[in-house]
Amino acid sequence: MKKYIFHIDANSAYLSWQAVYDLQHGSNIDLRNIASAIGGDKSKRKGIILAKSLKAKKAGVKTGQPLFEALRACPKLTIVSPNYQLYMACSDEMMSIIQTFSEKVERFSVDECFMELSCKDPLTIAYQLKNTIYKTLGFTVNIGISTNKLLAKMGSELEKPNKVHTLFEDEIMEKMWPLPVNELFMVGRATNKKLRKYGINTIGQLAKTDIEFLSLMMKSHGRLIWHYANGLDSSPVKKDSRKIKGIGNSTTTPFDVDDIRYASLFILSLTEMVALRLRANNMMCHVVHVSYHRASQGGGQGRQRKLITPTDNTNTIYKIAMELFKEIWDEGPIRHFGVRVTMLNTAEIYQKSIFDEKNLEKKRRLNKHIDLLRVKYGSQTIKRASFIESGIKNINGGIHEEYPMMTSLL
DNA sequence: TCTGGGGTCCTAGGACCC
DNA sequence: TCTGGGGTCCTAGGACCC
Repeated sequence: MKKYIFHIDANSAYLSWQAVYDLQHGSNIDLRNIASAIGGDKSKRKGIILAKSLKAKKAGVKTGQPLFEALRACPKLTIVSPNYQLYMACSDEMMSIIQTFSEKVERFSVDECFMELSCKDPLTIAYQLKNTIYKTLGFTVNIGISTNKLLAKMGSELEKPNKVHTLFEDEIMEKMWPLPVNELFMVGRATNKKLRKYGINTIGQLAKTDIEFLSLMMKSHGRLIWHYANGLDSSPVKKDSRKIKGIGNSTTTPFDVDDIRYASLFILSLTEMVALRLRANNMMCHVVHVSYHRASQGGGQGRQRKLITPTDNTNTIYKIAMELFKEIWDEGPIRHFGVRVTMLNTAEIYQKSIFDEKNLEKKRRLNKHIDLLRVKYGSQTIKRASFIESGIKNINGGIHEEYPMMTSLL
């Protein structure tokens, strides 16, 4: 029996999952059969498209597009706000089905995973898996089959939806090389631009380019994409999902911020979320980062600081974040804030500060209690006085306010 | 082009140590 | 004192992914 790698990818994941959920809860409209999209927030005019139906795609709706632009392209577009809790649950269900086929499964993102399996007939297995997911959960997937992760992933993206593709070494020339170079994994906007400048327009042309030339142009990244273009990849399917390296939240502000009081409130609200997630993961951080972006014309700065003693305390992180922010802010108008912590360790083995030990433990317990109340009764339960009547959410970042804060999501 | 937000990895340069 | 060189740590910023 030979060893094969499968890449499984849910088709328009958010939209399919929402459609299935709606049907199961009495809706007589299948979002997949109309011009529809997932994205934006409650007000419907803000935010971007996260997923779209085929009909919406045909009308010119694109992923990543601002909502107003999508509505201009397709005025009849039905827009549904994202429900991340639901998507997490669907992702878990999909994973558990895949795990009945093989023990070696690596979750790559919310809607994608790799599976390693030794078998005689990988195509039959793939169809079985695809059908089982459809019968059990009601949505379709694409599956790519090959001998390494890169080819499996490229394979699953060949033709959508609801398809199984093989992409073995002897099929690379025919199936992968004619594709535009930007469709290669790890060739994004910047790399695409560079390659096109040198007349490298297809994956095949990239594969035939001298690796030393690419290396000169893009260092290790050049070597990487040359290997990928030639179908070469030896990274293993990692059963245990990788450890979290950092936790961050950021937000675009609804108005230009040029007042330190507002800036500090945004930074505090982001810190609340970051610190909450940090504690929910039972971790401590060694580094705090802060960043901001300009209102227009890009521009922006960041600064980080390494701590002598790790922390999971909201106030400590906030204090450092503010120090850093004051160091880099030139008092110009800001439209985007970010707070991030990295160099994480588990909280159990953190090195206790020599000083102030009792106080630290007391603060940690207080933080934990506040977390519990907020998870149980909602983020509004406990609010710092400074937020009252400020018009700024007391906790800010990614996860929607109207959904309970679930540790599984964090 | 940026629209949004949450991530990871890489590189270059400076500080510091031996 | 800046002559030599190697190594590590830290920070800022860019590029990529979903």
